[in-house]
Parts: sequence; structure tokens; C-alpha cells
Amino acid sequence: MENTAQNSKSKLLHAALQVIRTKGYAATTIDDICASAGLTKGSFFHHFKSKEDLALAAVEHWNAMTGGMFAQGAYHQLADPRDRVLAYIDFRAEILQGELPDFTCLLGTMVQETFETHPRIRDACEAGISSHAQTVAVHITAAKAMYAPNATWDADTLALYTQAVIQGAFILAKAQGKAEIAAVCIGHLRCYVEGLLTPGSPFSKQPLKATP
Amino acid sequence: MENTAQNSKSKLLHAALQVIRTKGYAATTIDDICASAGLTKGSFFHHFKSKEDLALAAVEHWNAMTGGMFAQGAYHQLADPRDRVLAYIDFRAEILQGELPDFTCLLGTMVQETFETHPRIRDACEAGISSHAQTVAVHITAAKAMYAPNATWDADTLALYTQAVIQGAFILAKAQGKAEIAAVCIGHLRCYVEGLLTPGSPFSKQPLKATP
DNA sequence: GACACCATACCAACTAGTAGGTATTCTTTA
DNA sequence: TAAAGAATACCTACTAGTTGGTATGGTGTC
Repeated sequence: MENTAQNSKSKLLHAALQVIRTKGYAATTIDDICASAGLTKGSFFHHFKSKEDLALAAVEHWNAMTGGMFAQGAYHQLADPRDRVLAYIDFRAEILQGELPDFTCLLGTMVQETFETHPRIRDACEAGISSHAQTVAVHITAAKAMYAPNATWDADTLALYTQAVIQGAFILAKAQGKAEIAAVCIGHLRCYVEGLLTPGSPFSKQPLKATP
Repeated sequence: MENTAQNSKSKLLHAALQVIRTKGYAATTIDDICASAGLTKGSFFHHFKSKEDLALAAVEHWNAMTGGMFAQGAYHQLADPRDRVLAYIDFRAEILQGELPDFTCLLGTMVQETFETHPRIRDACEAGISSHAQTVAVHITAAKAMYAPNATWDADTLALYTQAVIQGAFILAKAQGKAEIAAVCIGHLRCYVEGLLTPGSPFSKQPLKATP
């Protein structure tokens, strides 16, 4: 019961998440992943037919993991949708624990280097990001209906904006080699969202299209 | 006067900016860069002693290019510091033209995959990002003194936040394969900054530290 | 004994970097 | 000024090592 099939495949997927988030997709070799999983290339190619196939499976695995994690987030319990949105943001700040590769996002890391060269990976990352954003948009929509029904901003794009801030926060954190700045950025995000969901805020009448 | 020294080195650096922003650092081969520059590997290793050496030179070149571009930005001409800050943000939205690799940021792209494996590249990227942020912080500081002198937020971290938003906007744009979402994100950023610099805004009294 | 699972050994293609030679430009000196 | 000499710039061809992927064979389990 030690090296069952599911066990080995999971080990490889888990290793992929760690190594890719540390070195990036292109720099990650299949041998790296095998070594990290304590397996060999024979096992690898039994479970995945190519490196790109692994990447796609890793995205699925990531979505399942993080999806479960957020589904169980305490913020879902709150009655007020505005509280749920803000608690989600606080939650994103709280999980900035451990080393950088432990809390940074696989999807953001991978899409950055594969968007032009590996369309299937890009699409998988896009689907993961936007579907997570959609779970946030649900709460934002409810909160907007309650606290800023006449505001001109759009709940869906605000949800995407939260993801952009988080992704950008990861980049700054990686550059600085520490997580602090990410928490600061998420704090600014919280402040903005709270303002948007505060009746009488100066934002309510701002159009947000910036393109000419 | 066709293939002068400076000309070839510049060609290699220009090629590096294009190729690395398209494929990422690890996936970029020296032959890729040579082919894009119309030169050979011999020439490459005449000018750079290694791939990492090129990366560091590319960051310098990038900083010089973008530094000059922003230094000449029309937003510097505005008398009101708040206008300068907002015009800077508008400028960042305006330059989202052409294909994705043409307007995305070399530093954000590279630091994402090198932060753990190539400390010198990471440090160079960090220096580039934070020094650009500092040029923005100058205007934010002046605007804060004028429009939100008692606010608890910090001008330097707000400047870094603007960079985080822009970097995150690039990631979403890459995932979606189009620039539109980046403009939307920068629009949200503009809205937030405008709010922070508007007297009587509900933000003025928000503490921004999010870490426990 | 058939099958899933996994290891070893291996390969063809590719990669960063090197070696050696040639063209071109700059510098020195007669 | 012009030849000699020295750098610089660049190229072709190569090497040593790596990479994704394959072929084959062993082991446990139903």
C-alpha cells in the first residue's frame, strides 16, 4: 500500500507543483520532478505521455486542491456578502505563509512563460484563474446589489482585478525575496474593495474603462 | 557603418528583450537570440560571457530604455502632483499597444522564473522595479502632502502597489491572450489612487497593514 | 499468466559554451 | 602618409553535457 498507482501519480503531481513553482515550467526537467517524487522516468511516462501532458494534469490537480481549499474557507460562512468578499481578501493575505514557492500560484507562474508557446497550457491556466475569479464574483455581485447597486463598475471585472493584484503581489514578493510586500498589496486591494462596497463612496460614479 | 560593434551588441540586446518576453528566460536559447539578431553564437560570446551575463545586460538595457521613455512622459509636465500621478497611470494604460510581448515587462517575466535559481537576475529585476516605483513615489508623495496629508497609507508602498497591479494585469492579459483586461485593471487602479488622493475619501483613515 | 506499475538503459536532438580562424578597424611608427 | 602591428568584431565548426522521450525488462497482484 506504499507505492500504489494513485499514490505515485499524486507524488508526481505534487512534485510538479513544487518544482514548477520554484524554477518555472521551462527550467523544470522531467528528471527534476522524478527526483523530487522519488520515482524514475519509467514511472513518469507511464502516467503522463509528455511534459506538456503533465503540465495540464498539474493544472487540474492545482485547481482541485485550491478549489477545495477555498470551498472550505471560513469566509463562506459569513452572512453579509460584503463581509464574505473582505474575508476572502483577508484569507488571501493569511495564507502567505512559508517559503515563496509554497504560496505562489502555479497558474500565474506557468502562463507567464507559456502563453505564446504552449496554447493548451495557457488555456488551462486561463480557465483556472477565471473560474476561481468567478467564485469571488458571486460574492461581489451579491455585495454590490446590497451596498452599491447603482455603481458603474462591474462585479466580474472587479473579481478579475483581485486576481491581478494577487498575481502582481506574488511577482513583487519574488523580486524582493520575501512575502511582506504581497501582504501590503493585498491590504491596498482590501481597502479599495471596501471603498467600492461602502455606500456614498466617491467611486460609485466612476466609469472604469481606461482604453481610448 | 552597418555592423559596428555597438550596433551588433544593441541588436543582441534588442533581440533578447523580444525573445525573452515571448518565451521566458529559461526557454530562450542563445541561438534564438542570435537568429533574431541576425548574428551568430561567436558574436554573442564576444559581447557576453554567459547567458546570465546577457540577462543582466538586458535588464540594464531595459531600464535605460523604459527609463528614458518614462522620463519623457507628458505627465511630468503637469503642475498638479495628483494630476501627474493619474496621468502616469493613464499613460500605463495607453501604452498597452501591439502584441503582448511588445508591451509586457521584461523584469516581471524574468523574475518570475529566476527568483530562486538566479539570485543576480532576481536582484537586478528587483532594483529595476523598485527604482521605477520610486520615480512614481515622488509624485505620489507630493500629491499626498497636498490632498491627503493625514492619511495613514504610505506613498512608497502605494507606488509599489501600482507596479503590482500592472504586473498582475500583464499576467491576466497573457492568460486571456489579449490586452483588454489589463486596461480594465489599470482603470481600477486609477480609480483607487484617485480615491486615495481625494479629500474626504473613506480611505483616508484605513490602516493598510494586512499581516497578522 | 495477463496486466498495471515501475526501473534501467538508452537514444536522437538539442544546449551552453569553446576553439580557431578571418575580416575590419584603430594605433603606432618610420 | 603608408605600412606594420594590434585590437576588435565576427564567423564556422566543434565539444561536452543535458533533455524529452523510448525500448525493454522486472515485479507484484488479480
